[in-house]
Amino acid sequence: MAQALTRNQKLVLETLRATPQGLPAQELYRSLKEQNQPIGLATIYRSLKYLLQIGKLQTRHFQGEEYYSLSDIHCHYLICLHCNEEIPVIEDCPIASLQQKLAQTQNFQVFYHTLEIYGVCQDCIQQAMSPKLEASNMTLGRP
Amino acid sequence: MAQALTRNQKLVLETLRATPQGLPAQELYRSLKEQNQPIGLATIYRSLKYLLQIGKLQTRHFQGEEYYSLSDIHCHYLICLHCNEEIPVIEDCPIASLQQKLAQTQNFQVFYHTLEIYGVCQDCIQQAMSPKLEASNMTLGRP
DNA sequence: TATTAAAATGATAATCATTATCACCCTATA
DNA sequence: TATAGGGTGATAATGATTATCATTTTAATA
Repeated sequence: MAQALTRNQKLVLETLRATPQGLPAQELYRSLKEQNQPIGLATIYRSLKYLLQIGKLQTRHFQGEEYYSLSDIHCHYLICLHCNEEIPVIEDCPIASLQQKLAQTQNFQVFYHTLEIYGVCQDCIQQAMSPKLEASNMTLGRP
Repeated sequence: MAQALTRNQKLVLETLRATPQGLPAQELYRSLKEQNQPIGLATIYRSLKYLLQIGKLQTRHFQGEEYYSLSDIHCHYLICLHCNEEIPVIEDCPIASLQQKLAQTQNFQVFYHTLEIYGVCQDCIQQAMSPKLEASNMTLGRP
């Protein structure tokens, strides 16, 4: 009984298809307005919610905003805890096999997954080593 | 030069250690008040931010709130897109090896990772099949 | 084609987690 | 004891998200 998508839902999908790294709702709103295909903000949020629920979209939370992207785009990120740089990772993801196993043992129909790897990037490691910077802000923890 | 933690930062850590599934900042605030160890909300947020930055905490975003938990607690979740149920997964995580590889090829010091698997749980699959429910709300997508 | 009920939409207000501000309190050191 | 610095908490400000509601569009039916 999969519903057909509305015009606006399709517009949202198309715009997101053009930006693989994803977009927050507010930018999606601006972007569509600039393309002369304005959609009300409320409808943007509604569409995102629905598309999320049927598994077409995924989100990642980044700096106070939710970033929406197509769930069939499979990309993970290394995220630096200090400078917040995001480094996309294209390695083969080893989750596929786990996913299958879980589907069986847990009776769960898997749509997609998100994986984010946190740590410190090369630049920040070096900066933390450098004596020029005040230590308090740049202290590196060792979990 | 790892700084010693303040009293409040330690309190936050202790409280989170007692709740492996994590807590949002606001609940942490309430919880500490109830324990007669009240900490100002601003300080809660400050402590969380710092502990996050040094890698002691991790977050997952769930229903409009950020949930904080110790990053050395290694647990992933199956999350149902329809009822939002969260099913903890304790299988061996296959990320460890990927993590090592990335550390080398990307020069990135990994602290921890988050992995969430989205789909539909058994109950929701069955409900979607049932003709009793209105279709619009329960439509299951196939990504 | 006209009728009509249901769903979709958009402007706007309301909500609420998070962040910024600022005056005060410690604590360590001279 | 004086002083400087970070740490703290009350509160205000911010801004993304959600709720509301009147209007428009859609789709089914006669």
